[in-house]
Amino acid sequence: MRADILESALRLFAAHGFRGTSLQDIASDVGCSKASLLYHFTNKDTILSELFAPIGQEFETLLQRLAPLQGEEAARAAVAGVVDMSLRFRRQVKILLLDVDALLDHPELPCVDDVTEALVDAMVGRVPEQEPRVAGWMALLGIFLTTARGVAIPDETMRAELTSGAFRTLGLSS
Amino acid sequence: MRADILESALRLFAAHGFRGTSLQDIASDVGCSKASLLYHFTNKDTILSELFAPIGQEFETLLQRLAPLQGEEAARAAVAGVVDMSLRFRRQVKILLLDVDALLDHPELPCVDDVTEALVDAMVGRVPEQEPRVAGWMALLGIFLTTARGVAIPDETMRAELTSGAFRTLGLSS
DNA sequence: GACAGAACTGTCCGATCGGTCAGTTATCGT
DNA sequence: ACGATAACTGACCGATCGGACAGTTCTGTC
Repeated sequence: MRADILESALRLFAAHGFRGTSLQDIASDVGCSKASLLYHFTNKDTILSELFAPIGQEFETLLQRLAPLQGEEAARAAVAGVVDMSLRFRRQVKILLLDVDALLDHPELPCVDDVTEALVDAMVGRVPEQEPRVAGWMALLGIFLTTARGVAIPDETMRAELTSGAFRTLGLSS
Repeated sequence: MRADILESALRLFAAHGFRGTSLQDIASDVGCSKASLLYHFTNKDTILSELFAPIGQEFETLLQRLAPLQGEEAARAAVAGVVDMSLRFRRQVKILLLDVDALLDHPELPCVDDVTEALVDAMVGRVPEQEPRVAGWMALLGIFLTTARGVAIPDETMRAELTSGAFRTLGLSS
């Protein structure tokens, strides 16, 4: 039942945003009462946090895997890892874009300001060289956009194309 | 008074999103009653529309100026024009990112789907060649990100850097 | 069958939302 | 000074929100 609630919440949040989805909307979609939601989850924010928790965990492990790497190798691994992550967490990403400010205070989400600065760097052409975290976030936010409007990227070909595109944006040869 | 309301609404919408800003918030910021807002504007949506109307108008004139151009010249002019526009309409852009879905139905906003498709093309490395409108939108949405979190781009140097960065993203020599 | 505890629900609550409206105040041409 | 009109407001409305809570149903154990 918890899983059903999370699934419905994920789909509805991705479709209409966090603020655009009420507890009653989720309850109707699940097929239970609103009170039942609040039995399994302490409040609406908790549902959202639980949806984003895996992202934070996976990103931390990704960073650990990137830590020993350096230079171009680190940037390549960061981009590849983030492309994979953002495609798998496509709906969470869409929620993020639909209702950014509602999520900024959630501790599960790593700092968004860093992402923005990194993206500005990337747009200006200054590619961060020694910090894979920044490169990863930049690519992550870039992919965010492609997934935000529900653009379908189902197959491996498209995934590879996206990766090489991100490489090119980073100034790396693909 | 209308101008005061629009100014407050623009600042608050950009800070907390459209849904995150109530009429009472705007009224308190302006220093008048909520009812006064609805005397000058028929409803909340109208305030938003009025904030975005200039963007649509300016973009149309930009497109007309780009119409006779072709090839690289068209792409260059499109990027330069859009960079300029998006910097001047920075706060509207931030509203767009903070509450995308609330704005999709507003006729004043040109089609967002086209923007997304163009951005996907750009990320994958397929730069549109013959349609300056698409290239322009892609660059516009790219700049959107830099302005979304209130990153300060005050001086001409930074503006030129952004333009050349967009050129590079488009695969053009700067 | 008796019981315990988990699962679930109907109902109510205070707060807040966008919006309406009758009535008041300020402004201005005459 | 006065009437007309624009500008503005306080009070109120229905709807909806997230959440609280007492009470009911389901499920498994002995």
